[in-house]
Amino acid sequence: MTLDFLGNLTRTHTCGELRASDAGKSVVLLGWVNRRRDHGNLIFLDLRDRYGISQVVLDKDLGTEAHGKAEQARSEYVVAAIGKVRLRDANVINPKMDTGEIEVVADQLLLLNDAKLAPFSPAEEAIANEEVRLKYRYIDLRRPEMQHNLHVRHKVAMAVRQYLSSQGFYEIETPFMTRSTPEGARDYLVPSRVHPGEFYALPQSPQLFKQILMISGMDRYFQIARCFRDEDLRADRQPEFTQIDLEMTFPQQETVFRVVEGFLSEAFKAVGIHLPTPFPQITYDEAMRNYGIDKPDLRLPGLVDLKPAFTAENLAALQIDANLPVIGLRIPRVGELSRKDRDDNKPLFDQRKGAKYIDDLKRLEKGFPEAAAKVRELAGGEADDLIIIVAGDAAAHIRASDTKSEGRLSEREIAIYSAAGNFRVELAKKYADRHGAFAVTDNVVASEERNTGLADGSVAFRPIWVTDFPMFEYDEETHKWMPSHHPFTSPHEEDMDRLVSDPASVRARYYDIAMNGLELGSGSIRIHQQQVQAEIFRALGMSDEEAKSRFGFFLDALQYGTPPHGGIALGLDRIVMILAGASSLREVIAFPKTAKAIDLMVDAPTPVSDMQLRELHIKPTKQ
RNA sequence: GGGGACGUAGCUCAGUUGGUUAGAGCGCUGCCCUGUCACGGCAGAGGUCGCGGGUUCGAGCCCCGUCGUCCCCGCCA
Repeated sequence: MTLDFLGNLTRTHTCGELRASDAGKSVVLLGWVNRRRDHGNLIFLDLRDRYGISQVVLDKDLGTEAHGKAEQARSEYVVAAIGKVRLRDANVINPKMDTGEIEVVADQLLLLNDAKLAPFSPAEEAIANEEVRLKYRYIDLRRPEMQHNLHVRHKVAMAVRQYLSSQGFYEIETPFMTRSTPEGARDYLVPSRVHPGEFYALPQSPQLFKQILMISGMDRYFQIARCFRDEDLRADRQPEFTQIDLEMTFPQQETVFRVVEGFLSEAFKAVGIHLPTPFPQITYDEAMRNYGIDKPDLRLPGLVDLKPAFTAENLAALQIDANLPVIGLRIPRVGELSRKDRDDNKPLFDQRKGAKYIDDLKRLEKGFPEAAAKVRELAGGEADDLIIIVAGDAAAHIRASDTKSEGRLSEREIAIYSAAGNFRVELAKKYADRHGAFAVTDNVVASEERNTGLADGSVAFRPIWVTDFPMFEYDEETHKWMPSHHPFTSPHEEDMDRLVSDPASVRARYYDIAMNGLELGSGSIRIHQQQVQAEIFRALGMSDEEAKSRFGFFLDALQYGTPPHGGIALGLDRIVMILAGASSLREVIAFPKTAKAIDLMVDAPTPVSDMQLRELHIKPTKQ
């Protein structure tokens, strides 16, 4: 087959834009052959590009060579169709297509390029398995879903840039090749050729750079920044990911919140969804009590305190630890659980830390009718809602190095709350088609494509600020207090005097933003006084020398007139994932990696030549 | 590092208790077809049952190992 040259041809329209009002126009369409329907003397070609699909008709009776070219055309050939837009007869209008009222009658068809038969077709309904999709990513990305996802991503990024710029933020780039600062995640390392045995590290986040930009008087900084962490992957975790990173001088917590609410609502507006502001906020302790998790999904009812439903005798008879919370969780409209359901649900509950549950209210009613009635009353909801009671197992022997601190949740309490909170999420996922709370989100995501004004996102998208996280967590293994966030997070000023005497009670000026049960981002007001920073390091059991060797450059900078400052970073990939209705980050990243951090398309990582290794002064210990 | 699911035609999958020549749909190739739009009709090609070993008269199916993809735990300041 001889291919045609493009010559000086340019497209007059995209494959998605022609409408009935364009009838009669002479047009040039350029695109891929999505499908060919060959009726012999009449051939239909669906031409596809990023903007849509248009039907091109090739009629042998026209006596041109275009029909002959169309006979040779195959899926994914790149062609030019030159002809006239024609209104379709009423009986052949395709209401499923945006361009369904017209077709292009081609009097010339150019085969600009042929295409090997692809392992799967972008036009196919059934999508191929991910291994094939990732290897042939350029085919996969031609699918309308993927084009849509990356379009959403672009719109979100642009809306964020525009909003932050309008609020006085400068977009400033920070280095990729930087210094390894131990702790946190494992670093990706880049060997230095010039300095044998030394390495740069790829940034886990631009944290210290953005703080230094505040010290530098840049006032407001943002960056859509790539971050790298060498940890095992999940559906919502990639080894390289993108953060909307920002930092500002002289903020109150609320200042940061308003900025984030501003750009998030702009980003949602950009994809056709109204997201009401301000977002609700709760403290970490409230989040644990009400949802059993620090990233609450507000689309479902929260936990309720069921202790008042039981007498001390009840609890003893039920082998429930009276000193621990008794919690109710409710999933709407699940109905009666079968014996099999109950068995299947068992592994979804984490009983490792001495929690247990009762999922059979009927049985409770027989033994403890008054308590059961009270449970129903406290849990609320409808008769067909699933109610489950979670409590501490009185028979459990928990190695309790409990860190109870006045006014805060103890570790054992947290264990019960999180067992309930995680069970709530797992059951909600399992019975999603019964309660329907997640379908609302899917429906808004789907309707957004129709682009009919702003869709109401107030039910489908439920952001929430979680504040006042504990400053420290006790590490059972090292018997040391560890920072819950990074060690530059400021404690609450009024908690400062308890740094040593009662570290568990110290609250951090650290906040998370969650949406629909997914952590979107976290940030904090930072420490800006060197003495406070030194106290924190001491509270963490870190010597001055140790602190200096790890963060010396930063501690130096802190002493040269550091303004109060703070900021936040949000996962762009996760925001887009929610907006695309996707269940994996890989659906919203053009070239993602597999669960083993492999790029199947370029086949990375790979061994490198001995020559390269020698230059870098590196000797692998095994091949 | 640990647990689980999956791996059969290019793609999506079925494959009974271990038993003859491993099937279907889509796709592909050829021919036919002027109103299809997941076009239709006829004919055809296409298989290292992921890989290696074992049990057996006989393995897609059972056992052991291994590789890959996905999900989860650990991990992710």
